[in-house]
Amino acid sequence: MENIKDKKYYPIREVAQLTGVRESVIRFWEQNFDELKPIKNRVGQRKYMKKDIDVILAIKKLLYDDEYKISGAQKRLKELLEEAAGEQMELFTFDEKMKNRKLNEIRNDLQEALAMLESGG
Amino acid sequence: MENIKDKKYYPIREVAQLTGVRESVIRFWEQNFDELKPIKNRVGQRKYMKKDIDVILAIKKLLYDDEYKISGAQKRLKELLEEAAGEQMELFTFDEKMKNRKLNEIRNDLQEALAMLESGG
DNA sequence: CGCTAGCCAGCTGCGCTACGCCCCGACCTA
DNA sequence: TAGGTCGGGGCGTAGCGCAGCTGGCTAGCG
Repeated sequence: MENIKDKKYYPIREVAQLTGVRESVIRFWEQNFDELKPIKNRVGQRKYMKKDIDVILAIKKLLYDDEYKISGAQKRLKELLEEAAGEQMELFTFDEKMKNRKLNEIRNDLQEALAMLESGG
Repeated sequence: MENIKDKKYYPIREVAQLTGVRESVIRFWEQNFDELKPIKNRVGQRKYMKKDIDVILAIKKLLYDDEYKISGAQKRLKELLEEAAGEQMELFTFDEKMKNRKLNEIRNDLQEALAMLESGG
């Protein structure tokens, strides 16, 4: 079970440390970037997965390195994600795509349930 | 003599109309972008050439379409101009490059002198 | 008189921060 | 087991500071 790590959920404080972005900024970005939607546990606390952290790092680059405005970064991020998704999908046959989709759905459900258990109650 | 048009100098009011950018904004950008340096006539009035207008349009795109911040647009513009210059230069042999450089210097001198005459007095 | 210059105080809203409140778990007391 | 209370993490949001103009001034020139 290699990807057990992928299932770990990080609280906002850890994400802030890992990414070097303040908690308040992470919360602010969440209001502005559809792509940044961590799940929340029973009491409303944010729980981040690896993919969320990647999104934060991508936004950080666009805003602080490339120096886009928020609105510009939104557009660019969407482009980048579409490109990445396109490349991903080209690697699969149709059947594999379907299988992959199902697996992802199930995994997401499990991960959400897990997060509730781990950090919610 | 086709490129006689290239020698025409535009006053700021015309540039504002042509580009759809307010005069005050053009003057403001001039303080922030090294690449936007129109020559000035004897009494200090700005005189724009085609290349200046291209720069303004490039800045406009970066700021209003791509939605960079000023600082980001500065960096991006420099990159774009270097790329363009690089591509240009690759078309020439060494000797041609030298000749081209000389010609450019001479042309610039002539254009400046001309602008003084035409619009300065 | 119209066009433009430079200067600069003022305005708007973007991007972030600081703060007050809430929830929860740990520990005590009975 | 219930009840009290203390501290720490996290929440949302009002407010702050500055980027990016705007517009009004005075002055020079033809």
